[in-house]
Amino acid sequence: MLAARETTRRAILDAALDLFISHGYGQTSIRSIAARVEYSPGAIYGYFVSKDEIFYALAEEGLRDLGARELAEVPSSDPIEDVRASAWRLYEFSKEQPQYFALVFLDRHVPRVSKEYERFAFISEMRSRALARVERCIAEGLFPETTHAEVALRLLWAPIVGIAALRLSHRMPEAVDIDALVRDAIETTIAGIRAGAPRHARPIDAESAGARAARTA
Amino acid sequence: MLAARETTRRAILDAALDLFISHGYGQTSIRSIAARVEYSPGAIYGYFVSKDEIFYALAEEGLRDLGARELAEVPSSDPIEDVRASAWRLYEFSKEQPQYFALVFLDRHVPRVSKEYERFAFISEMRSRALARVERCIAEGLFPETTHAEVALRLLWAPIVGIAALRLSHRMPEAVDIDALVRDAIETTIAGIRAGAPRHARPIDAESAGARAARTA
DNA sequence: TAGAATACTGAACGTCGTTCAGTCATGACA
DNA sequence: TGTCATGACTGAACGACGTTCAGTATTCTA
Repeated sequence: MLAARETTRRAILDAALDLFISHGYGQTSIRSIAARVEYSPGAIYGYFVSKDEIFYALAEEGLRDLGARELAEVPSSDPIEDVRASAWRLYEFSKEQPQYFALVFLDRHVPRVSKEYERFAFISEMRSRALARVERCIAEGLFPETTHAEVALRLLWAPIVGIAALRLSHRMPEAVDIDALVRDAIETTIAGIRAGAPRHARPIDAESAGARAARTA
Repeated sequence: MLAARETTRRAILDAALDLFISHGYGQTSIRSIAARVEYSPGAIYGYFVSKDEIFYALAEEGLRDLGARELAEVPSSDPIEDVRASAWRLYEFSKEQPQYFALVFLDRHVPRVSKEYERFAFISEMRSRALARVERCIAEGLFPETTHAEVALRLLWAPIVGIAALRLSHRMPEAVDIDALVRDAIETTIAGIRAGAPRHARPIDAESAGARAARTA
């Protein structure tokens, strides 16, 4: 019975998510997940090839959810607000899918990233959408016309990645209101861009074809 | 013989750092450290009470270097320039000591530093030194008087940590001029602060006793 | 109703951090 | 020189981990 199999799989995922959230990924064992669904540890491996795979399955669900939200977002009359919301979604992603965020943006090891590459397709989709929002701000004169969209996007994402990194590595004191801090980071960066602060960096597109050829060679 | 003990301790730390850097904290076992210094696993516990303790000892050394630089700097006639230089030092540290930076600020599998906070008392001194530079900008009217120094400092550090994280995890395309990007990040954040953008976050000290009580309840 | 397919158990493997009884070298004191 | 305490180190063991697998139920198919 296919439906029964799906039900069991669902129960394992629900138990795992619950435990990951309450105890953290590292502190959650296959044995504890199995106990939650009243199976033996080995039974789990009939549904998922590894503990990592359980995580990936959960993260993928989260990504699909985030993707749906991104697609649901239509350009508003206020391009700045769109940029703000776009940046905030990146932060929400770091909160709701911390392990996946870390995997995508932080992990130095890159163990199985290439193996899971098709799951990252959404990220570049998200990036070009965000880039378009920044470009619209420039086109409508809300950002200085000297602004490089690529650079501005990196400047917007940098503090979010930084704050998320500190939070994920438990380097942020518990008393800090991280949501508020991220809001401030976004506002401050937008204000800085509007003030025309970025002056040094150049977008990648400006690099010569020769340099690009040399790199791929 | 005290010196011999210190030599062995040093050898353990060197081996551990080497392995932490090349394989990461989580993938480095006490057994592998012991093998590197040609001891049995148990021998390590004659020098360090736990694997965590080895990390703390290394983190302390790495941060002491950063702290020394910050403390060595004398205030100039331009408070903004001091803030800029202070932020830049954090970035330089991430470039020159990437292993420590990653180990201390980014590695998710590393034990919580905040629990051992009293050990790193000199860090808070370094931090308050950086904080003083921001406060001077406020006092001299270069930053809006509504600016929270604590928040402003976090906003300055966030993009640097973010960019460093992306660079260390090889998520930054080679064509990007990272030095220039960091300069832009610092300038943009300073400009944003001067524009009075941060409005949400509150410094930890400013939270009411009531809010604290409600949260712990 | 026989046989195949599936679902699950439970013991085991090799890893981990950590502990500890025991061995061995050293050096002080008689 | 002989005795003995001290400290360093070994190596086996403990309980946890992720994972595997032979075996046993249970369910479906013909």
